[in-house]
Amino acid sequence: MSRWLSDAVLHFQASRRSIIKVVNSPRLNVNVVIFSLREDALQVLLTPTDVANWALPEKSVGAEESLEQSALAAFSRLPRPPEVYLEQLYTYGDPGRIPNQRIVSVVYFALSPIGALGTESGEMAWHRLDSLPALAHDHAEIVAYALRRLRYKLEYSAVGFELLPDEFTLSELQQTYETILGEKLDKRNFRRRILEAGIIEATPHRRTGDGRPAQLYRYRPDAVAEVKARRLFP
Amino acid sequence: MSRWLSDAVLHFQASRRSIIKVVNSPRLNVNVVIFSLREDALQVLLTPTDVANWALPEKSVGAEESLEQSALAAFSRLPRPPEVYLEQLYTYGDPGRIPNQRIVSVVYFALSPIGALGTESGEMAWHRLDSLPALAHDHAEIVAYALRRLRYKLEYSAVGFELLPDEFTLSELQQTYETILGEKLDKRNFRRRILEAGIIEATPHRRTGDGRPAQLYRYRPDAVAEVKARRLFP
DNA sequence: AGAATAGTGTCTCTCAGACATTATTTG
DNA sequence: CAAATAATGTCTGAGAGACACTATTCT
Repeated sequence: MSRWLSDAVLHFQASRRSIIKVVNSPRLNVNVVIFSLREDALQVLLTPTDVANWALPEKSVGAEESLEQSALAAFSRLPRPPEVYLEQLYTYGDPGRIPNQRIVSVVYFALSPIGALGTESGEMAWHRLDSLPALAHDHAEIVAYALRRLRYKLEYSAVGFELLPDEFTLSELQQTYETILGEKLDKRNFRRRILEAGIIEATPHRRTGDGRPAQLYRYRPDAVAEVKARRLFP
Repeated sequence: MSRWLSDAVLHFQASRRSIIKVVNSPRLNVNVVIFSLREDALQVLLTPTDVANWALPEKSVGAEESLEQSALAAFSRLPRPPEVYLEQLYTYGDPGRIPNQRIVSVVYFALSPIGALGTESGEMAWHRLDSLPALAHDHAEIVAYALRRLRYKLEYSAVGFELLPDEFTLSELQQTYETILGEKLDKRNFRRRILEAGIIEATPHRRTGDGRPAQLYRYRPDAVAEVKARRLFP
């Protein structure tokens, strides 16, 4: 069994009666801001804390674990990592961001397609972004930053598809954009631009529903690099 | 005196003859990729290592120190922090990126105006980006990523000014852009766009030299042209 | 037939990019 | 006046945004 170093200073009294004082590095963990579209609203997965508020999913970084693996483990205890888009957001490490502790948090940003991730992970729950509960520490600031980043990325990358299932209609895609950006978009311009960009292609299927059936499209992952090779992160 | 935890596993034999095995968090440090224009070329500050190659300036994160403070301390031992642009780049933490050690590095990206920072900091030296020496660990990859980010940021933000002194001519600014992007830009288009963006203003001064004296400009930090439009610059 | 949703084309205006000559200073 | 560098305007093509009607299916 092993034990994690926890506080700033540990005292060990060794067999020779000498005192060894060990000052550790800041403690390192990982938080994840994971977004999903549920009930036509953008939602974030949160985990309850003992002091009647909520926090971002969190995990300390295992000795043999990459930061990404830790991030995946933070919000899912499933044996196989769920299909989510995952990207590093920012590392928060100011002393004082968490009272009486020095914790450096590498924060990841994740997008989950509808239904790809349930609330199967313990007591976590999805919360609408427009009515978040009180959040621990600086987590509200972190969520706000993640949202800014999501909106910004929508404009120059194909990240919107990561919130939809494999096949989707153009109306669904447009609604996704509208929900995230918080504004209405023109249908014809939206379709023209998304189609001319060549990042989606029609599938042989149609979705039947209330009115006229809609053509289903799928995302072309191969075409992403084509469109704009302007990636912000490695 | 204190001692930093260094390796993955520490064994302590306590007075009661029981074995306490302490597995520590990954060790945390900060690296900085700092760019400057010297001799009409983009250069990066490196520190020599004992194995005949070079590394990015580095510092472990002190218990009471913010990550930014650590970053500043990594490349300058000056009592007062030098005037540099500093921004967090990415956090590298794969196990195995550094043999036999688990080190997570928060990497910062910095820009220094000409002359704002000498080589007064120990044995560090500036190296041209187009002829870098061998770099330790994954530092070559990190530098490459920092350069990508610098080029990308040039396109939508006012970051180019951070490499110039307070007052500069439009020709100098254009040369800065050309050096970083590695391509020639059209003089009239460059001037039109940079002036219409409103992020610089003329000063009462001129720089006299070989030919016709040039108008000096200064950057207007108040006109935060942060993310005004996509592709604000060439 | 009516309700519901899908699908489609044109015009205008702004802006990026290509391009060459004149202006001011020094030696 | 020659050399050196600074400063300036126009045209054109591509793409963004505004805008309204027809098509298909179901009940």
